[in-house]
Amino acid sequence: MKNILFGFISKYISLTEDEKNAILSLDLFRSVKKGTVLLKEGQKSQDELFVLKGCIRKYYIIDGEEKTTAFFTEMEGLVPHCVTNNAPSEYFVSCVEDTILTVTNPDMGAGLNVTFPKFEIMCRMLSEELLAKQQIDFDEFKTSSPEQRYLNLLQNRPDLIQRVPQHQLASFLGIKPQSLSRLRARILEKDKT
Amino acid sequence: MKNILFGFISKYISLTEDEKNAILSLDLFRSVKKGTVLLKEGQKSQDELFVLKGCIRKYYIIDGEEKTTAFFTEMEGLVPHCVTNNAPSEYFVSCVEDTILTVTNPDMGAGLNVTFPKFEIMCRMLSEELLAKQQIDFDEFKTSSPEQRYLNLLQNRPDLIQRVPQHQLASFLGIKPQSLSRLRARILEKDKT
DNA sequence: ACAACTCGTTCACTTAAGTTAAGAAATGCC
DNA sequence: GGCATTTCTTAACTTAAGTGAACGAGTTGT
Repeated sequence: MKNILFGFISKYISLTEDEKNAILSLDLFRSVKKGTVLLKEGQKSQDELFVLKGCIRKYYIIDGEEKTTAFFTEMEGLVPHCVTNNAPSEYFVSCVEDTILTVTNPDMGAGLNVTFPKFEIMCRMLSEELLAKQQIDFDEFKTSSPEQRYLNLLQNRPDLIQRVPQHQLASFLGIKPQSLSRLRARILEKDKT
Repeated sequence: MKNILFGFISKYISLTEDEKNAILSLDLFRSVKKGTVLLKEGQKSQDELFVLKGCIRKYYIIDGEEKTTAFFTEMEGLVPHCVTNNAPSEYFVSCVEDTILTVTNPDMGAGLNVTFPKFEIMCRMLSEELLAKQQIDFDEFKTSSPEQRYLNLLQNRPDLIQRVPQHQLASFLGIKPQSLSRLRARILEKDKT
C-alpha cells in the first residue's frame, strides 16, 4: 500500500525518507468492506478520502431514490463538499468494492503542510488538475446524449462498466436503469448489423 | 472598474496601495463589443479572463452546431483549459454582451505571485471554491431533468434567462432550442392552472 | 426601404427516455 | 441447500426530447 501511495505522490513532488516516515506515522490507511458507508447525508465529516485500491461512490438520495453522481477508483481522491464548507453533507459516500484508502483531515494536513511546504504545492497541483478535468467532463456530459455518454464511458473507463452495478451506472449517466438496459440492447443490435 | 476588481479581491485578501498600483500598472482592462470572439478552437492562448461587467460564453462547435456549456458574468472568471494544459483550445469563447474584463496571463501572474505571495493564496482559494461549486453544479445537472434544470436556473440565475439568447441557454441546459421553447410553454400552461 | 439573417415559436412526426410491472438471474444469508 | 433480496432485463404504455420544416418578428447591412 505504501508503495502505491508514494508512487502516486512522486508524480507531483519528491519525498525524502524522513518525509515518507512522517506520513506513515500518521496512520492513514483504512481497509473497508464493500457496502460500508463512509459518509452520510447530514453528517459533518472532515475526512478527505483517497482510494488506493477498490472503488467508492458518491450518491444522493432524492425522493427516496439513490442518484449516483461519481465514482472514485485507484489513485483518485474525494474531498467531500462538507469538508470544504464545513456544513452537513448533502450526499453519501459508500464502497462499491472492498476498498483500501487513506483518510486524512485538515488538522493532519495542516501539520504536514507546515512541516513540508511541498505538500501545499502538491495539493494545489492536484486541485487544479481536478478542476480542469471536471470542467471537460461536465462539458462532455452536457454536449452528448445518454447513448453517446455510455459509449464514451466504454472508451474511457471500460473498467467502471465491469465493476459497478448497472443501476448505479445509470444515474451516473443521468438516466434510469431500465433505459440503460434498453440502450445497451440497442447498441448490441446495431453492432450485429 | 478598478473598484469592482479591488472589491472582489478584498473578499479574499487585503491589498496595500502599493500592491494596488502594481496591479493597475499591468494594464489588465479590456473593453470588448458584443459578439467578439476572445478565444477560438485550435488556438493556443495563455489568457485568463475575469468578467467585471457583461457576459461571456464558452461553446464548442460539434458537427457544425454551437454547444454552449458555460456563461461567465460579473465577478466570474474563466481559465481556459488550453492555458492549463498548454494545448490548442477545444472550444470558443465569445461575448454575449458588450463586456469589460481583465485579461491576465501566467507570465504576469508569476511576476505578481513572486512579488506578492498573497496572490498565490487568493488563486488557490478561488480555485478550491470553484472546484466545489463546479462539483455541486455537475451533480445537480446529472440528477435533474431538463425541466427541473430550467426551473433551477430560473431560481438561481434569473438574470441569465433574460440576458442570454434562448438557443444558447438550450444547449447550456443540455437540450435543443425547440425543446426549450416547448418546455417553457408547458410550464406556463401549468402555472395558469 | 428592402433583402438577407437571426431568433424564437409552433407543428407534425420520430425516437428515446420515464414509468409500471413482471419475471429471470445472481447474490447473500441463514 | 434453500429462501429472500438485490440486480438486471424485458415489455407495454406514457411522456418528453430530437428532427425537419415553416412562419412571423426583429435585426443587420446596403
